[in-house]
Amino acid sequence: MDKEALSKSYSPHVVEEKWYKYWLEGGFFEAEDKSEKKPFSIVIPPPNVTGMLHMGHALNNTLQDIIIRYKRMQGYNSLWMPGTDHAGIATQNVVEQALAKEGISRHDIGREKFIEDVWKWREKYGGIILNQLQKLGCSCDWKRERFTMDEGLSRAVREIFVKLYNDGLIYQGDYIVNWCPRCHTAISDLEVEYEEEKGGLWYIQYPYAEGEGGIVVATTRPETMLGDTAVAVNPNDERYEDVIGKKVILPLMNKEIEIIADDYVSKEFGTGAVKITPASDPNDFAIAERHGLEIIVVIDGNGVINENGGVYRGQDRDTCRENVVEDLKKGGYLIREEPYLHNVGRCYRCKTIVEPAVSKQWFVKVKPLAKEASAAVVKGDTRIIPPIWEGTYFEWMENIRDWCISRQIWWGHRIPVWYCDECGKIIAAVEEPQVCPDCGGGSLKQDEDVLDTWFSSALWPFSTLGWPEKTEALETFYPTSLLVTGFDIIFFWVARMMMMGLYIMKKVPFNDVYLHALVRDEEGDKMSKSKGNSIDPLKMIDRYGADAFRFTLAAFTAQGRDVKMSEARIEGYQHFVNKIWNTARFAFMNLDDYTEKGEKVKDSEYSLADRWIKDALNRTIREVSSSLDEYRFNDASGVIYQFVWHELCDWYLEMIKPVLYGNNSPERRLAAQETLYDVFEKTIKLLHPFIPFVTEEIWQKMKVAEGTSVMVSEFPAESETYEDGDAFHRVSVLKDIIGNIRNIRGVMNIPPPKKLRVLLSVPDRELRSILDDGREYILNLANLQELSVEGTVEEPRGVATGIVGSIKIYVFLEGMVDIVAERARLEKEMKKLSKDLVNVSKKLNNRDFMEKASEVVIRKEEAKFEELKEKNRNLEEALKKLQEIEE
RNA sequence: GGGCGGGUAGCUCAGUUGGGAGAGCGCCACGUUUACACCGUGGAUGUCACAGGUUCAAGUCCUGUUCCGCCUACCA
Repeated sequence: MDKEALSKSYSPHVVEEKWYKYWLEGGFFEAEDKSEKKPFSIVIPPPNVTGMLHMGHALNNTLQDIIIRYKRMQGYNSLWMPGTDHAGIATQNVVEQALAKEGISRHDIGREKFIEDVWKWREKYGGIILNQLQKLGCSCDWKRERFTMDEGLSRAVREIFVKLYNDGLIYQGDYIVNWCPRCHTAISDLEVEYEEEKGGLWYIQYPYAEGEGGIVVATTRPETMLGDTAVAVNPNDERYEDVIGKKVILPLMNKEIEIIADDYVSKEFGTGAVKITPASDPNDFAIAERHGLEIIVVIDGNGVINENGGVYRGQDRDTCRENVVEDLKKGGYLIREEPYLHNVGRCYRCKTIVEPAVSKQWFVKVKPLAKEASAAVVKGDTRIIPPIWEGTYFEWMENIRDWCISRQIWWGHRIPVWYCDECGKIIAAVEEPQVCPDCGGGSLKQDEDVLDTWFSSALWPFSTLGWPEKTEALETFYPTSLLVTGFDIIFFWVARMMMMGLYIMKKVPFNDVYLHALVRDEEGDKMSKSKGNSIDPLKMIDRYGADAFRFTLAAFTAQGRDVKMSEARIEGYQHFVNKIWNTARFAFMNLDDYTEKGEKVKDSEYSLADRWIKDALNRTIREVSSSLDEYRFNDASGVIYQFVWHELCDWYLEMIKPVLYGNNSPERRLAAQETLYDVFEKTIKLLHPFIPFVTEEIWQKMKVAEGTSVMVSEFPAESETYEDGDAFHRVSVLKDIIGNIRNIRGVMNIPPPKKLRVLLSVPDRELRSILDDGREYILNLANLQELSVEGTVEEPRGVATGIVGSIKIYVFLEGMVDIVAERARLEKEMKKLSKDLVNVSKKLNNRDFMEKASEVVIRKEEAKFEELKEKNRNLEEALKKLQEIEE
């Protein structure tokens, strides 16, 4: 035991840094590629290299760390694989912005130089978030850190692209995709966020080419009419029966387009006639394909009208809309304009309105992959926890659409496809080909596009372990045991890892997926920079310590519910950490002269308190373990909080103080010391996964072993030798009695320092012996000067009465009886009791209940009834006595 | 439009197979007793959203209503 005195309160700063360094240097985070021990592995959801630690990361990584520390202590060969994601668009944006400050655009310096700059940027700032994870205490195996753009992982990307291509699961083509005019790239369907926004609905008349009148269409995007190539109506719409096949004049453009019929058009909406702009709307594009319509692109990659837009050329889409509306008005084509609420899709990264646009892109045919991924969850190869998310997963897998994987940016994995200048051959290859395999031509150009970042993330569980090499790590740790991530990336990431894992490895990427909720502010709003309601985890760690912060996150992580975070809650758990610290102080002060290797304590020397706390600890161990096994983080933290504060501190320490302080029984003192040491050390171990720093600090001071760490010590296992139902029963009786006396003291306003005299009337022999044996505890914890335990006795005069079952407690008040207060107290208790009594007797008098309820329940009710009746009798008696005094 | 989750103490939330409504924080009173005032002891607090139903028994199961949140969807 360390003799140096501990300060009165725990200060995290020095401690955290010290132990993290110790763990790193000691190699305690490192897993073994090959081991006798059973493997357990988690791959980190790789944060963006541009990322800064936010609450979502904090929650996600705290949960992973809790599990990995728990498993490591349980003796698993535990790997937590760390790394980062190259985050194509986001990272490119950041570096472009930095260049912009110097007035340079990426086009000024060219692709090669630009990518060089990104790598330099990454060298400089890319590690920030990983350092921040270390502040949180994350026990990742840092020596294995991976980056999605590493050579090995890039190789994996190319291999898989080529395999998919050769298997016919990747194709290229001109299709309408979501285009972000600001990021200047295509994005996948998932990367578009739809939000209802106020807009307008414009009714425009397209005059018939021949004859009078025209057809009126309704649109939310009048500017796209420049690219209209048809007007569509429903084939069953009588209103338009006659006009199908007729030509109309496209206003402003003065060209003829045809009225066609298609089932897609709804008769009910608007006028029942739709303008068709194949290049700017996915539905229109589909119609165009069905009807062989011309596709005219009028909006370019920057969201600006191109040469096909006539006089509107060069105007951005918003300006163009204003002008088009104005001109339609002038020309008498605009029939009506009304405000309209509709869904607007925005780029999830930059919030720019997405422009559906036709362009040549690469796609993955995901249907066959999705089928396998779905089946694996049905079979139970992968468990989704909580299971509520299974439905979401299945539904998406069933309705999945092809995945657009090409991006028109520079930062990322360049698509491993080359085009032969001479014969036009398309070559997909892992390594750059020198000559065209068809014509032998040497002039090959690589595709300019890069892959969606999620393409490489989808490979993460095996690419980080060395695939395509057959590494030992891959052999040992794949499939990984657990994935912990937010439900918001089920589709982006979880689903795609499932598909790729099964496709490449023929095995699921992880056995369990634990999906946690989002961290919100105390109002329940999503935290965001723009709202300014985000809490900075690093500030919280700085203010309250990483441990308090982590414990708070764990305590609020109930399955399937969002975590509402507020600083006050973290502060609350800081108190808990401090409580543990002070428990340690207490222990150290009283274990000065104790060494674990001292003489063996005889079983008979263990006090009731010793036996009881071991039983309580045993229950706690069981519950913490089973909760963690089921990822019930709030239950696990709640159970342990309850144990530390309300069993260990409130009761056990108080019970053993007289033994520790007094000198009259060295044997019992030693027994208490041994128990305290043992129980406290196990408690520290139980707590370690949640609050690693303070537990290490304390554990090291306990000098359990040199040169090692609590993080690789053995996690406590429940043990039959600690089970003690008798001690549990005895202490609950004592607690009831002590609680009742304290209640009398409190309610009757007796000053705490005043020592009381108490007489217990205990008709039951067994209880009498329990109370007799436990008299020292009652004397100390209820602060009594005298305690008599008798059989049935007559109620003395001048007492306050407490009833616990059949036991009557008489507290001598020696003339201080406040009759009014005592009567009020007793009557209140009567009232509460009679309510219960009525309920129970109702049940027992109900024939149906007696016939239909289970035996156990009936017996329980009967016992309850007896107990209540007795208590009621006793209360009545006490009230009668009070009456006598009054008279 | 479809789907999912939620409504329990002042606040944040637990409540696993139906069988005596809970915790933390906050609040009130008393108290510095040699680990801790980041503490101790005691106390107060509920139409378990609403309406039906099943059942001997419903916070828990079923139906409907309502409010909030989220996901998803090609109706211009």
